[in-house]
Amino acid sequence: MAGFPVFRMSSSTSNPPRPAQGLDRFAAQIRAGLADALSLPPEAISLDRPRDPKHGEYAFPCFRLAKERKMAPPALATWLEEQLNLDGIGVQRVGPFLNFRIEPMPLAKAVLPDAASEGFGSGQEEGTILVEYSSPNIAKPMHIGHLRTTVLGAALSRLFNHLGHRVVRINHVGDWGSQFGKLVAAWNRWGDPDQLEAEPIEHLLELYVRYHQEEKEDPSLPQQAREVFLELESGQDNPTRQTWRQFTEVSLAAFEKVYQRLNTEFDFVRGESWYEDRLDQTLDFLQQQDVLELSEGATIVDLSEQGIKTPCLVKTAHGTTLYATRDIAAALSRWQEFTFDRCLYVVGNEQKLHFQQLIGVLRKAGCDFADRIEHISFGLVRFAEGKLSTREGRVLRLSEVLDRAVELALEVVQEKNPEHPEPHKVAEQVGIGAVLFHDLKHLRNKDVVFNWKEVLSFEGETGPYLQYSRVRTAAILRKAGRPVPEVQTIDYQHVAEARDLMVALGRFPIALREAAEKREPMILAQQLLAVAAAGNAFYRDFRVLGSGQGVEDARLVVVDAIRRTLDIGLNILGVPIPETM
RNA sequence: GCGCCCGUAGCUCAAUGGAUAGAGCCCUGGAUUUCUAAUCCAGUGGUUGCAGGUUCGAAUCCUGCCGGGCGUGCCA
Repeated sequence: MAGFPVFRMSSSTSNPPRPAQGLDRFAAQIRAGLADALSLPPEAISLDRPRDPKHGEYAFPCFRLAKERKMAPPALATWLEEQLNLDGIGVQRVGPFLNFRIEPMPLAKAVLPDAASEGFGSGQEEGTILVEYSSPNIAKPMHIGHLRTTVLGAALSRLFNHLGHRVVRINHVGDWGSQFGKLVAAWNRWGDPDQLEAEPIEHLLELYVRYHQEEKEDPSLPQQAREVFLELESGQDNPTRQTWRQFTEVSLAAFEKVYQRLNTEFDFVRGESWYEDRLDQTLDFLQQQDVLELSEGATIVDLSEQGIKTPCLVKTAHGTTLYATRDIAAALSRWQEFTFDRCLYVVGNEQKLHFQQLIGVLRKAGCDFADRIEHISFGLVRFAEGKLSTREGRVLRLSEVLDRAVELALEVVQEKNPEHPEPHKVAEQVGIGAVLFHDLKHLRNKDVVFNWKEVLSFEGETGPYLQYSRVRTAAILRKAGRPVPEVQTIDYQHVAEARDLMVALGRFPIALREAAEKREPMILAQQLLAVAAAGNAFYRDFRVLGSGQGVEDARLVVVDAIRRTLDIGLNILGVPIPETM
């Protein structure tokens, strides 16, 4: 294979304007009205979302513009209130604010047809987005820390996909590096083939822990580990490599079980080793681009001119490659293969420097696509007692968390619905849903202290709450005993009262867009809670079945719209959807 | 030491520089002859870590402290 070309960026993809859906339809109208009255381009008008719903759905604070035009803000607001005449939107001035409240009928007419149709909130956006996530290390169990990257990455992937992007999902499995020198060295000393067969991950973890215990007293151990890793990197098919391959196989099989439970897939499961035969050409490329330096026996890339004080090490004094080397090789390879528009790495906060270095090295080497790389970082999961440490054997297995959630869910199902025909199936869905949603409902950047009580909670703002809300829609639609009427046939008069619900549904497409733009699935999670809450209030206020021909038709459409919206959102987040519970 | 992140109700968390800082949990009280009460309604709860500054306006931006977390060249 020829060396890497110098990577210049192709012209960037521009997305076609997104057609407004839901509540957004009114934003355009309000903006146009204001722009017209003020003789400004509509883009210059930025609308607020009022904190308090009593102020309507949109607001325009007049402070800035009043200053420019040397008017008192309330006076400008008063003047605008008189000027504006928006069809279907009530305009009310409150002090220096101009508030817009959409009238019930136009609201329902705009929102319901969108929400009751296929692919609510979907888009036709273009461009390829590569998402790297999960990326566990082989020979170790997946622990609670892997939940965040897996769940965030999977949710973001589905979100981008819903909006129309081409998404490439990569699991960058940690199957390479000096740690495997350590592990194989430990295996050579203490390994037990029978145990490996019986409980592979447990046995490998034991070996890894023991290595780190004995390394301190036995200097020959790290020496051996380095030698073994050199054997591995030599590319020859020696016993070391065979051992390593066996470890990889048993590990991937174990991971696959967790991925199935979490409803997660990948387009490519490529270990770091996949890039092994590109390491030399990567180093050659960096050499050609004249970015390499020797320092204290190691090969480095100095990044101080980019404000990064710590140089990026690409080769140790012992001649082995490093994590960064392999990530640089991977980035070059991916650009060649996919010509991505964005490349997202869903990896914890603690690796911030690593990704700054990765981007810095690529930039210094003349790869313009470095600017398309983003580190989607997230906070650490900690215990109240302290940090997790695989080396010290202090781990909380992901499978254990899922098992306990499912176990508790089973108790709850048997208590709440003893007649349920498939309690184990629902318990799996509810338990997994609770754990998954709990992880997705917070801003990703904050550290979280693991708390069993919260993770295993099924009430309030939880996954099971959304599942339950969805189950109620299904129950009504099932008991109606007839197909949901076409939305075009209903009389909106009968549903106009459900204003809060229409607003919540109408904001769903906006939430999807914001969640994607900010790479923050939490925004979608919160909007789903709002839809569910408004839906549960709707069932309280309005009887659906037997409410009279025309009324029932209209309300069935509303219930169906809630169901569809929850389905789309839950599917994106990866929360299972039980039919009954 | 230096760099990055975080600090909001008893707890867990929200709040594009805008209006009286909101939810859930907890606690208290209430709602079911009919679509799943894993629900809904109401109440209690705040000097947004501290001190300055910028601004018509600061939880949000800037500076300095305090507290916690992570990182800081031969792990990943």
